[in-house]
Amino acid sequence: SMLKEREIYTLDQVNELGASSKEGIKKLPTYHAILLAKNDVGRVNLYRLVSLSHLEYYQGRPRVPKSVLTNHREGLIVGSACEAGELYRAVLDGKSEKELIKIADFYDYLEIQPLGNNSFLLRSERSSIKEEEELKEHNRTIVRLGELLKKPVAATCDVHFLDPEDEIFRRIIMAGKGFKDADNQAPLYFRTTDEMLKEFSYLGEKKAEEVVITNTNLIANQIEWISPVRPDKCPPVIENSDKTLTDICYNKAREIYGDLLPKQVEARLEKELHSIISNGFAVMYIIAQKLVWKSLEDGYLVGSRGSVGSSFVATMAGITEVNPLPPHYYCKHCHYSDFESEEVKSYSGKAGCDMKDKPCPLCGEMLDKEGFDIPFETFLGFKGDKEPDIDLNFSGDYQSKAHKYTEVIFGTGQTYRAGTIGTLADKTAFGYVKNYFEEHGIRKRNCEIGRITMGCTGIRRTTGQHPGGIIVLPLGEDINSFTPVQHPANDTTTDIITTHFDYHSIDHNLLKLDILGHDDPTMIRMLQDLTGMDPQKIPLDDPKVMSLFQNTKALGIEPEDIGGCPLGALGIPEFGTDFVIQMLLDTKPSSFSDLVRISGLSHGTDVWLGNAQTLIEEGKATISTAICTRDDIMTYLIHMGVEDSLSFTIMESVRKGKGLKPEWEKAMIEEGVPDWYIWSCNKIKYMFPKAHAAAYVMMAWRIAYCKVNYPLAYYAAYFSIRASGFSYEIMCLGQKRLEEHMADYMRRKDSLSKKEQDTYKDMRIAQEMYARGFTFCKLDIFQADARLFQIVDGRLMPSLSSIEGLGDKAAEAICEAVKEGPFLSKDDFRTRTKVSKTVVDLMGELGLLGDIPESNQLSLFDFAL
DNA sequence: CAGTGAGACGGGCAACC
DNA sequence: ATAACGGTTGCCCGTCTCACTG
Repeated sequence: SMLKEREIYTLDQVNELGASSKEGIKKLPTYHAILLAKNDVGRVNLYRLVSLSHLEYYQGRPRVPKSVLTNHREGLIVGSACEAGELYRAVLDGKSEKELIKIADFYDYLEIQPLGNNSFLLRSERSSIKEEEELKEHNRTIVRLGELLKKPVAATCDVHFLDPEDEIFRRIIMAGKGFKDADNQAPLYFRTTDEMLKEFSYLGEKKAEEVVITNTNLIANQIEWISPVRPDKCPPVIENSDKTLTDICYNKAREIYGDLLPKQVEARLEKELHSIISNGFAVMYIIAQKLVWKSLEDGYLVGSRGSVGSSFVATMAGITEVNPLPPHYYCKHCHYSDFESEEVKSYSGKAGCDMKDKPCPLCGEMLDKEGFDIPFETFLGFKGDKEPDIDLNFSGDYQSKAHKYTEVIFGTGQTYRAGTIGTLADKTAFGYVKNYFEEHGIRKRNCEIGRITMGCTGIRRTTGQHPGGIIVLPLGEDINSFTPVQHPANDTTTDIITTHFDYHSIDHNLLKLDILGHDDPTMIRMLQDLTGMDPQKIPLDDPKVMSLFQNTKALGIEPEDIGGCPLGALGIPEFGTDFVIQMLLDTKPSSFSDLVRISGLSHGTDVWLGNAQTLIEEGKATISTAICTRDDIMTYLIHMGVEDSLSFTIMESVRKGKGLKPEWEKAMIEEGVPDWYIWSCNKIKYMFPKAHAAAYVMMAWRIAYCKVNYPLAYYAAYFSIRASGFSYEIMCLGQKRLEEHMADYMRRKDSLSKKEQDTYKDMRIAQEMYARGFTFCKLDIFQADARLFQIVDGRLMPSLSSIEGLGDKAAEAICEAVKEGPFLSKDDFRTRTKVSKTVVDLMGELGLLGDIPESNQLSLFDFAL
């Protein structure tokens, strides 16, 4: 009879259905159903069904065949849902009693809903219903079926919003998305018990009470108290991680510091390894180590981010370039080291690279200078119980390879991209609301617009991919016991699978690796290719590089040459914005260590303005005593006598912007912590760890070094990789043209679009390049690269994609077409490269196509003449 | 020859570190 | 000039072009 229902009468038809079953299934009619998980088995089955509905049977909406639902039905309660449910549809269609019974029999309980929910049927042309009485009759039919089959009938609301008047939010959002019938909103609000009793009074008082109160409770009482997520922590396992990590660290440490390790090195390693291993974090280190080593092997530096650079074990394992030991000298030839001299100690809390150059007193070779003096506890806490993060910055060009490599480490199918849920934020919501009322010719007061905007914000719009988060599923576990999975934005053409829940909901269960993309490693890779320099050998105490943060002299230009900008920091990552440049002017840094402090100060709200800056102005603090990184807080409090773990707790609270509890303030005051310090802690909204600041300044410094020493390579890399609003037409046709455009932008300063602001940023870099005496050469389509700028005879050859409207695809098509020989005409160019007519015309106007004729025919004609 | 649908492109927006 | 955290990935949507259709 199941086959009959699908109008299948012959074996051939059965086989046909079997052969293309998934496609066949997708063509079957679909109905709504309600699934309730009554226990943990049901919860996991529900997640399985959600996963299957998104990955296997998605068709406009997530769906599952009834047979699949049946296979995973254990622990679930299945309700017959609304008018879009199978049962109500069958009632509407006037199916026979026998058929209705068969359909209803599938469900665990039957649902009836308020008349208002279905009153659209009275207006619908496709429905034969004309009287409200008919709607009542349908509900009575369902009630009767329930009695007949002894299945509970429950009155439900199909709730889409809380209160009747909230209907406006749904109306506006649907209108904003282009639904024509947005103005016909059913009253899908949450009714009170009294409202429901009244609504269903036509069933009789007793029956109304049964469907509204008795049966709903009956169903609710079948459901155990369960959590939507698992409570347990499930870290992945890698055999022998503890020993591998220990060996890697000691081998590396002995290679650097000699077989007889300095006592500071040995003590730090021991302390950290004990904490890491006993808390089960060695696996995390090994994972990170494998990822970083792989990237390095493939030629891309990896930037460490977050607090991982607070760990010397991480340094020794190659996970971070930051060495968190106190400043020290060491000799890589004879393994002399100095951790304790007065001179070295005077750099305590600062940076080893700022110490003066010195030859080894034993062998005469130049000593290496290391150490940023960062406490390990920032990473793992005093008891090793802080849940640490692995954050790594890979080149954007390499990120996807790093993601794939996690499958090599953990096995195919054991890793998932963390999913995100994209919602309607206030900006777009405001647009929807304003638009809606304008289109309807309704005038509303601003406060009412604001109220409705607030009601529309936070609504789910789409799903997406986390910028770099990979979730690791330990072998032997089922992902559906943690979260369903899906494709991002339900894109059935991608093979990327994301978690259905956002990472935050399951971060206590599964390990997430943050394998992020970052431009610094890409910049460094390109600079390395162009110059042949070794980025890891760049000295961190070069005075010329330092001077970029003090004046413009190292660039050989004056501030007037670059629109009055008094420093050489434009285009240096995280140091090139007006805000940070102003901070550099205020703080006058003179060392690498100062830059690390400024890096801390220049991130986060209420860290500098209205906080450290004010304190420095008032003479209460200096750049060295103000709070610049989160580590400063813990180190200072411990120094003042506040107990270790309390100092840690306070640091964590402050850096997250949660401020101080009264009892903490009391403890701080008791130890003599000044008022201004407490005030400052209470203002901070977010704060870098010192390790992050140190790692970022190292990368910035390397790029700055190239800006001074390899200018063309620097500008080539900047324009290729970091420029987001570059325009050949605006920037490459000479300094004068550029500055005319800049003047025009300045006149419109307050009304620049986001895109124009980006372009202006790039214009300033180009202006600086011109001022330093460098120029662009004319773009030669036979020589230019699709996306990279090149150095050609001491000038910069722009990339093809620097032409506006000429995107990646077209640029690559040109590069391919060029290999096939010269172009006979503009038409020939257009057909061979698939560049659009508009862009070809623009290229013609810019003189980039030479003097080839419009079309081949013309050229033959010319030739014949 | 208007209509349509697919693809490229860029801009805006949201999530997140 | 103001006040200012900086920088990354990814999704949606409007616009434009172009090949194809009826």
